[in-house]
Order: sequence, then C-alpha cells, then structure tokens
Amino acid sequence: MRSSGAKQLIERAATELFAARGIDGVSIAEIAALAGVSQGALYRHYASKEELAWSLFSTAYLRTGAELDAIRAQQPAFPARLAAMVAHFCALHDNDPALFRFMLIAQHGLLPRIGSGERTPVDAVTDAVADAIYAGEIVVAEPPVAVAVIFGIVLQTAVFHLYGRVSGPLSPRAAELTSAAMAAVASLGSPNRETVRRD
Amino acid sequence: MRSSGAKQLIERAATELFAARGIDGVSIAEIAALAGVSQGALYRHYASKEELAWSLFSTAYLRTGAELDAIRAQQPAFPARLAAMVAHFCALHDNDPALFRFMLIAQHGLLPRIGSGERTPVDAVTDAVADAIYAGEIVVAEPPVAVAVIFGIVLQTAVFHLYGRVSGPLSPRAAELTSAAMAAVASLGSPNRETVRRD
Amino acid sequence: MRSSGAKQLIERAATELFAARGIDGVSIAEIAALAGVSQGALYRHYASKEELAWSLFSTAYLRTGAELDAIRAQQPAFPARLAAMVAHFCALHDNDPALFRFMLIAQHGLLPRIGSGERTPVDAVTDAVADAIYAGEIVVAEPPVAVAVIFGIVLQTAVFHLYGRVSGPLSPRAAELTSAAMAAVASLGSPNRETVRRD
Amino acid sequence: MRSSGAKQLIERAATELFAARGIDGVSIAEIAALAGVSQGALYRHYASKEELAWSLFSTAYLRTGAELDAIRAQQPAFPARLAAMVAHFCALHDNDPALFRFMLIAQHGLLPRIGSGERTPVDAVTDAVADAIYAGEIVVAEPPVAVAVIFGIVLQTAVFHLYGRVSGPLSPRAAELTSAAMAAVASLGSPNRETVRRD
DNA sequence: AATGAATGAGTGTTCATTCAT
DNA sequence: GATGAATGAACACTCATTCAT
Repeated sequence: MRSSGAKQLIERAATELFAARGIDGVSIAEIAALAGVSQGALYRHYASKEELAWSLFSTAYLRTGAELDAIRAQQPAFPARLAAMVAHFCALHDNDPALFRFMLIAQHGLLPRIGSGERTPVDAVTDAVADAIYAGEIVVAEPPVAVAVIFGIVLQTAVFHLYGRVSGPLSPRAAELTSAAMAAVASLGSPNRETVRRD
Repeated sequence: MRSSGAKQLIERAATELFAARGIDGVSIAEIAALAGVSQGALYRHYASKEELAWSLFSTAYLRTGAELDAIRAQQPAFPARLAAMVAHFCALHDNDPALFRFMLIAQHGLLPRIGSGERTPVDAVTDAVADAIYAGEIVVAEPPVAVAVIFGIVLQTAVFHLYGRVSGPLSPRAAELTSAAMAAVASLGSPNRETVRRD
Repeated sequence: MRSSGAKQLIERAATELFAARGIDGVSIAEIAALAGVSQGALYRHYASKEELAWSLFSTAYLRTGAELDAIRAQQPAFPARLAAMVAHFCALHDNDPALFRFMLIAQHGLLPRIGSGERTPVDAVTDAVADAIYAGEIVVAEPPVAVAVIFGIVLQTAVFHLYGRVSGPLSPRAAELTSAAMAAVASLGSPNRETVRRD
Repeated sequence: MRSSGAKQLIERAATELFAARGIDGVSIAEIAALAGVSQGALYRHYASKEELAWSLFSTAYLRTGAELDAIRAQQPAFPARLAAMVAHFCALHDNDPALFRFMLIAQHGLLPRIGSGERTPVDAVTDAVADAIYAGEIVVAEPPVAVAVIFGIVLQTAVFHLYGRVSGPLSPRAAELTSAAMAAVASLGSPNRETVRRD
C-alpha cells in the first residue's frame, strides 16, 4: 500500500513541472529529481513520458467529465445545474491550480486523442444546454456557441488568475461567473438589437 | 522589400507548423523545408528558433493591442467599442486561423515575457472597461473579471472552432458574441439574485 | 539436487532465448520470466548475465571436448573415430538444437576466453588427425586445415539446418557427412591435380 | 566527391568494430570516434545503427552473390566454377578480413532479413551444384548438403584463420580447399561404404 | 549571401544489478 | 532464501546552431 507513494510523487512532480513549463519543456530527469525518485523508477509506472502526460491529462479530464455528469444527474433545473458546474470548475482550480494549468496547456496537444466515445466535460455541458433548450428554459440558435460561452467565461477567468490579473480563490466568484454565463447564454436567444452600427 | 520574401516565407511556414504542432514539436529543418529555404538562411533573419517564435508572437500580439487601442480611440461608447473589438477578433481569426491558433497555443509560454510597459490586447480591453465604469455605462465590482469574461466568450468560441465544434467563419457571429459579452458584463454589476448570497 | 530445479529452468530459458536472439538481444527479465523465477533468483546462481552465458557456453563446449576425447580413447582407427565424432556432433544437434545454435552464435564472442589448457572439441579432432598422420592413415600438409574441413562440413550443415535449407534430424546424415569429411581430408594429401576424381 | 570520405570512414570503422565485438557490443560513440567524425554525422548517412549494420551486411552479401553469379556465367564446367568460387572467397577474406569476420558474425541475426527474391552467395553455389547435377558432372542425393559442405570447408577454414589456428593468406590454399570440396561433394554421390578410399 | 554538412550537448529509454522486505 | 522495486550508468538518437565553402 505504501508503494503507491512513488507513483503519486511522480504524478505530483510531473503535474507541477508540466504546468509550469509545458510537457516538452520538462525532462524526465527533472521530474524524477523533483519526485525524489530515480529516472528508471518512472518507467515502472509509465511506459513513456508521453504516456505519463497522457495519463495525467486523460484521467483528470475524464474524471471531470464524470463529475459534471453527476451534477447533471443531481440537478434537474438548468440554472442550478449551471451554478453547480461553474462552482465545480472553480473548486477544481482552487484545489489544484497546477493541475488546472496543466489541463489548459495540454489540451491543445492531447484533446484530439480523447476517443469520441468518452464523456468529456464539454459533453456534459453540451447535454445540459440541450436539455435546457428542450425544456424551454433557454433559447439558443447555436448550442455549441452557448457551450463555448459558458466555458470561456470560467476558463478565461482561470487563465487571468494564472497570469496574476485575478487573485485569490475562484470559488467565491462562482456565483458571479454563473450569473454572467446565464446572462450570456440568455442573450444568445434574443434578437440582437442594440448592436453594431457603424455610422 | 526584396529579401523580405524569404523572411515572409519563413514566418508563414513557422506559423503554420507552430499552430499545428506547437513550438517544441517543430524542428528548424521542417520550417526551412516548408519555407523552401535552407536552415542557415533562417539564421540570417532570426538569431534562434526561440527568437523566431517570440517575434511571431509578440509582433502579432502587440499589433493586435495597437489595433484595439485604435478602436478605442475611434469609438467613444462602450457598446460600440466592444462590438468593434469583438468583430476585430473574429476577423483576426478568420483572416489567419493558423496565426490565431499559434497565439492561443503560445500564450502560455510567451505571455509572461511581454514587458509590463507594452500595450496588449488585454490592456486595451481593460481600459475600455475602465472607461465604461468611469462613464457609468456599466457597473462591475471586479474589472479584471469583466475583461476575462469578454475574452473568454470570444476566445473559447475560437477554440471550439479549432476543435471542429463550431464551423464556418467567426465574423458572422460577432454580433451575437458581442451581445453575449455585453449581457455577461452587465450581469456582473447586478445584485446576484437567485444565487449564492452571504448573510 | 533440490535447488537445481530453478537453475536448470534458468539454463534452459537462457539457452532458448540466447539461441533465438543472441546474448545481447535478451534481457535478464525475459530469461527470468521464461524460467518462471524472479530476476533476483537468477543472481543466486550466476554472478552476472555474462557469467551465465559463459557458463552455458564453456560447460557445453568443454563437455563436448571431453566426449570427443572419450571417443578418441575408444576408437583406435581414424575412420571409426571420425565417424563416431561426426555422429556425436549430429546427435548433439538433434538432442538440443537450441544449445547447438547458441554454441554457433556465441563462439565468436566467447571462444577466445577458453583457456589454452582446456581440452576443446577442436583439440580432440586435432589430436585425432595428428594420430592418423602419425599412424600413416592419412597424409595432410596442414593438419589445421584438415580439422577445419572436418568441422566445416558438419557445422555448416547444421547452419543450413537452422536456416531451413536442410530439414529433419542430422543423425541420419552422419554417415554421408563422415564420408565427405574423409574424402575431403584424403584429398588434402593428394597432389592437387586440377581436380578430384572418384573411382 | 570528397564528401563520400566521411561515409567510407564510418563504414570502415563500423566494419572493424562490428567484426571485433559484434554489433551490439559496439556503441555509436565508438564508431564515430574511430571514424573521426561526430556521432551526429553518422546519422546523415544512416538512419540508425541498425540500418548501418544492415547496409554493410546486405551490400557485401549481395555483392558477393552477384560476383559468384558472374563466375558461374563465365565458367561453364563445374570444377572450374568451383575453383573460381573458392578462390573468390579466399580473396574476399584476404582483401578484407574484418569484413569477412563481420559477415560471419552478423549472418545469424541478419540473414533472415534477406528477401527471398535476392541472389545470395548460397543461391549461386546452389545453382552451380544444380547445373553440375543436371550435366551429370556430379551425383548427389541432397544438393543442399553438397552446398553446405562446400561452404563449410571454405568458411570454417576462414574461422580457424580468425582464431589463429591457420595463418597467412587464404588464397594460396584455394586449390587445396577446392580439391577438398570437390572430393567431399563427389563422395556424397558414392554408396557409403564404411569409408572413403582414394584411388 | 546562401547553403547544408557537421557538431555535440541533451533527451528519452533500457536494463544489468542491488537490496530492503 | 526469495522477491521485485529501485537504481543509475549507458545507450541510440535528435536537433538547434555553426561555419567552411
């Protein structure tokens, strides 16, 4: 039971370093050194550096997808669902900012490898939006744009946090981010009055 | 004007490849081959691969900052400014998706190197929000969150476009994204009814 | 006698694998796995992988030398000695093709380590040839060439067997190989008149 | 034209080292050092160490096959063919003992990769034997065994040379080896009466 | 100016060997 | 005794950079 210690040390070290400098910017030697294990020990748990990165990413990504699915199962109404989902993302960030940053960085390279049969966070929110449309709770012409708007509001706030433009935990801001997402999604169904006119 | 041909070929090749596979995932040899120049020729224009990436990023990033500043100078009212800025981002994406993708990918590694004295797109939007607050056009408790919300709505839609979840040009969606951003920002100033209240 | 079970399992596994992929092409982990023992157990019987290979090779090689010496002690006449020795080699091959192949492969690296005081198969055949010359049974200008011819005829047939050019057991071919070896050796003593004619 | 110097230096160094210690027993660093080039330079000419070894082996092996085919085309009678082929092998050995040793060592690992459509030295000798049988020049029950006998007589002499049991060039011995091979092959067609007698 | 062969430090990975349990 | 996790030196290979031509 104690032997899982090494694996967790490796995962923590890899997550921190990948988050700070990217997968390609970190060497196996550095991960091993930070984890306090030998380089060879790393290969007892992962077949390659690539598999290590993929395991960290896909595990966290799919776990988050499952958690959002659970929220969807528990909350029937869209506003409550959205609030819970946004709060969940904020909590994920606050609990492990390095993992959150790693996810943001790694997605561009690793997201395409997620099998289409897997349940991702985007799937969960997409389904929640579809449910809300079907229930008449919201009206949106392009559901994917609504999903993008929701993710963007939350994730970009996290990005600003990473760059120091926003400080302190994100969880206390969950309510206002939810409110913003709700308003934004609602606006997608309204006729676009009041917009762009160049004189 | 003559020798800039090679430089532009290099920049185009590098942008396409960096966008597709990341800076670390592309070799100098590949860039030179795609550009149709020798590896050595590349070093006549850039001191290193890192400088090439940095030049591409900072040039595009700061140019965009300048363009948003210009928009701010032209449009006095916040709604019109926001609409023009959002439309500008959509146009940037549509005109050069590879460059846009490169910016999204590279920001995590290169943004911190932008000097604090430079005018970035975030600065331009931040000032636009500050102006609007000062003019009483909007009410927001935390301006950086408003800026994050605006960027998130636009950028995440672009990200979804990259992943194939949204298709076609972004420009036709500028109006609805503006509307969403406006609604989201407006909601940040409203009392958060219907959600978390602290006693 | 009890603990030799593991040792024999290791020796068999190592022989099979070394024969198939060469000493350097096989890992300790593979040998241990095929033998059904732990890697550590291997080091209870052999100080190193190199010693394991050396032990397998030198044991089989010197044992064969001793067996050929025994044949030499039993058979006084050269033709009978040669026939018995060739038959012995064929039997060695048929009884353990993997060991035979291992010997063929490993000789290039390990033969030089055989001490000059040891009795090798080559020594036994060399002495048999010397005896025959002394007894006037054969006439050869260069005894080592006669020995090479004898070994070549037998070993190359075994090599062709390994490569699938000759099939079935070698023992039934012992007589014809003996005959060939005898004829070849005999020809070495004749004036080289252009070529050889059989009666 | 001068740039082929590096490639030849690499090939010579690799041949010498592979011959002395086997493919797996030699590192890229050693080859590069002996060749007097950098490790990286090696990869300009060969995609991998394996390809280097394979190129050296297959080139020499197939070239020898072609040369034996040429001999077969020039010499119509079997005795002359055999004499020329044996002499050719002796010359190959004398001209480049390291290459010859490398071929002997490497065959066990690389021979199986030779495509069945290629003309090998064994094919050339096999065809020569088949021709001789067809022409009634020799009588053999199993042609492959005759081919093995021929190769064995020559190659094992070379092996003994490598181990110091035979010294001096091999070419002066070509006639006696030819004679031995001829006698051995001839004996394969005779009824095996106990032993062989020269007339 | 331009080329592309050459460099060599750095990387991910393997594996014989050790040793705490 | 036996195990197999841990070690770390050694390896093949890559690639940004240099420089002779």
